[in-house]
Amino acid sequence: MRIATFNVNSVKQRIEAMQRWLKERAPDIVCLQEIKCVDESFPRSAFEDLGYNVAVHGQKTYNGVAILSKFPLDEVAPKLPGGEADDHARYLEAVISTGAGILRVASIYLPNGNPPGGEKYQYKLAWMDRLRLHARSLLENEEPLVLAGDYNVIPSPADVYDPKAWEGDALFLPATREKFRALEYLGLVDALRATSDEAGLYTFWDYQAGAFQKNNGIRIDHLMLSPQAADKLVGAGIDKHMRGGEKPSDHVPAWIDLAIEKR
DNA sequence: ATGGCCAATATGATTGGA
Repeated sequence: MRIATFNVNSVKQRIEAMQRWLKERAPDIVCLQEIKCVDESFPRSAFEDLGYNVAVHGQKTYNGVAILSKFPLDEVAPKLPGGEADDHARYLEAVISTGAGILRVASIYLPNGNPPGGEKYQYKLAWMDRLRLHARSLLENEEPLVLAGDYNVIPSPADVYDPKAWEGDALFLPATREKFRALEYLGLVDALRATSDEAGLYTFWDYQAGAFQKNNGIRIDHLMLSPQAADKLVGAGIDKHMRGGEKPSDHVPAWIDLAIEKR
């Protein structure tokens, strides 16, 4: 069972690149972020033709998340609880029947939060608090749970090419990293770091300034696992080559393999 | 040495991203 996350930076601009990648990496479940379109204009058939079921929580111009799954999508629920005034499409959760029990998956697009010190950063921190409360509640189910997406958080100095360059940025501020650790304290496991101590594992390179050519990257896309999912973790990876391909997103896919029998 | 981009929008400039 392979589960991936990919911030596509406009799904319509990424159809060809995604189709190539889906055939090559063959994930069973994919969490997408920044689809940048409303539900009605999501290119469903491009993915249905490859055997995926599609769930979309879209928004015009900005944000927007989706889940693709080769297995049936049940109990699809948009929005993170506790944000009555929050009209951004940044969260979509689904229960997936695998044949070997259920798996709960959420596609997460955590706010960027820049510039710090203003209401955008407050929104980010509040969103992280809401995510922690919801995750705590989901963890009570004691089931395989994967919270995958663009967290807009650089967890540690090992996850950025030059920590100095990101000092003071909303993605790397101590308060941001503290709230990310609070997710880990609940029992959620950062799948990439559970399988590798390697430095230089990045999921994002800016379009500007030749960042990819210089490998000036950051690791901000994460798959966070409940203990029941982490127990089944057998592999994880980042598809860095996607950043060098035709019409790339500024993010690349990250994925995990879980030892869950497919039926 | 410095700086360099991309996507969406009734668009030819602005906003947001990270």
